[in-house]
Amino acid sequence: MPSFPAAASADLSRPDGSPVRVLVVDDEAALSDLLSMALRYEGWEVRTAADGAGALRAARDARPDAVVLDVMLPDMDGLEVLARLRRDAPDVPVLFLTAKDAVEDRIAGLTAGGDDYVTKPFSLEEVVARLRGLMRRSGAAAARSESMLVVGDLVLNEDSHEVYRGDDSIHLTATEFELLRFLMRNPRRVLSKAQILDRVWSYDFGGQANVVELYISYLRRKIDAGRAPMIHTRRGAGYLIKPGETA
Amino acid sequence: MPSFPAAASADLSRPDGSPVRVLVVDDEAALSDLLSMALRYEGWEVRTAADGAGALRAARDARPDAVVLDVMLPDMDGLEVLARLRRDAPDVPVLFLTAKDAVEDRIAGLTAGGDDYVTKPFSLEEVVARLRGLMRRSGAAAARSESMLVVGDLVLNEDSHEVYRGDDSIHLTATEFELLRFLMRNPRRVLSKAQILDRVWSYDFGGQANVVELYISYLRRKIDAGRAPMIHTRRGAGYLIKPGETA
DNA sequence: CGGCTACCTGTGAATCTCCTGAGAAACGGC
DNA sequence: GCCGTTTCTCAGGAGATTCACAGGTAGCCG
Repeated sequence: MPSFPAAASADLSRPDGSPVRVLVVDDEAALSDLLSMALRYEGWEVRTAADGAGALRAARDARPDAVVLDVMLPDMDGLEVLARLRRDAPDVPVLFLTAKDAVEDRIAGLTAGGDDYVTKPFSLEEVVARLRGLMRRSGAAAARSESMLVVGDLVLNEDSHEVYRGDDSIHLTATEFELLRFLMRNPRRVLSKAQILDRVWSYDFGGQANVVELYISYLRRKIDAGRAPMIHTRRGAGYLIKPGETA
Repeated sequence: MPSFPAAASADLSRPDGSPVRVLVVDDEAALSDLLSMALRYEGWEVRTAADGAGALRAARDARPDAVVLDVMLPDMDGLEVLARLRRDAPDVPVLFLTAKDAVEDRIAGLTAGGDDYVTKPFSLEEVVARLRGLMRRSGAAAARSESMLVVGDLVLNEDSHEVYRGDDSIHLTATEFELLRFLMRNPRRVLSKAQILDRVWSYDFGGQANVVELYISYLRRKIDAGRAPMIHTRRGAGYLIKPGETA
């Protein structure tokens, strides 16, 4: 497992400067570990629980700033955990993890309060991005800072999913968007293909590693076409994005 | 996939700047929780009660700016709660929750005083909209909040339910209207089908997620027909509304 | 300069998402 | 109760997206 760069962009941190605390609730140890690792690399403090009861206990003790919650737990239904969680901590944002096929019926109501969810198998980038979004917005009535990533004249808006290079609007597919977001969250930093694969693709992706090359190629065609290139290859190491050297 | 809409733009808040306080009275915990979440998400401060006695107590303590009141409570009739509520707080607007088949005439009496009601199962958008309307009219909250939503040349009037694109009046069905309202309350933000389903459709809707696609299709036919499209699809992510890129 | 390796990218197929017409069912006004 | 309207299911089809494969290209080393 490659080591991750810490998040670069405007860091969420609590008013008193202490680190953000996240509670991860999942009974599958492998997933729980994977998530913990990824969230710790974001600089967040992670605590885990394996069932609903443990989650409620942990929530009470640790007073997390956000919760990642698997809707399928051995002892409790997701809705129930949510309801009881809300009794103690009405404002904690919750990110649900759910199986792909469960989406249609069980999600109903879960996201109604501004919470969010991702379906398994998810990509770590997605989880992190969603968590950031949730926390940003739960920062009660905090000025609606638009979640924009900016590198040189390249601008990515996470809310509207719009991307601009200079004045030109650029259409990206879902995967391209996530890849670019990952690059832009780590500007001027070399990211290996393995890292990219780990973060941007779902954890169960079993394909060829050269999808990354392929998508880098797609991105270049769209954002670097005819302009000063911002996506650079470090042969044998990986890729990085940085503003063009142009004036 | 989705990141969440923040509360709508024109924010209701009390003259002194403190958050709006809403009291939710319902004996069904699930509903009460769902409502609390949705209302908190609007930036309001929510307090709950499970019966008439509790409601009166809470009303006295918390002096809410609005009350959401289930007409069927274990200990008291809705009429009675209302009457006694009014003794303490003659001007608090009340939104009644009532079963579909409940006698219309009694409700009619209840709402004669400027209150309003919604029938179960309701959609969260509807409850929120009604509450906003009540508070706006009661004048308790700041009056500056418009009942109009404007995105580009598209105008939606929440009071009259009129919709105009430019000079053309557009007739929408109830569901179309709520969907458009939700989109317009979150302009330039990608809303996932799940989010839309959660907010616009009733909490007990168990159908196919592609109703959303269907209604988006209807809306486009009515508001985008022949014009610069304002409703956009973000494949794999959701939909968003934004003004056309007018020259 | 030759060869090795890493990277780039055209092609095409499988898959997935979304759009929309048709019609059934539920609703509402009279 | 009847009829127009609205809501929703279903299914086909168009088109976008993802990805494997493979041949081409460029850096790097001796």
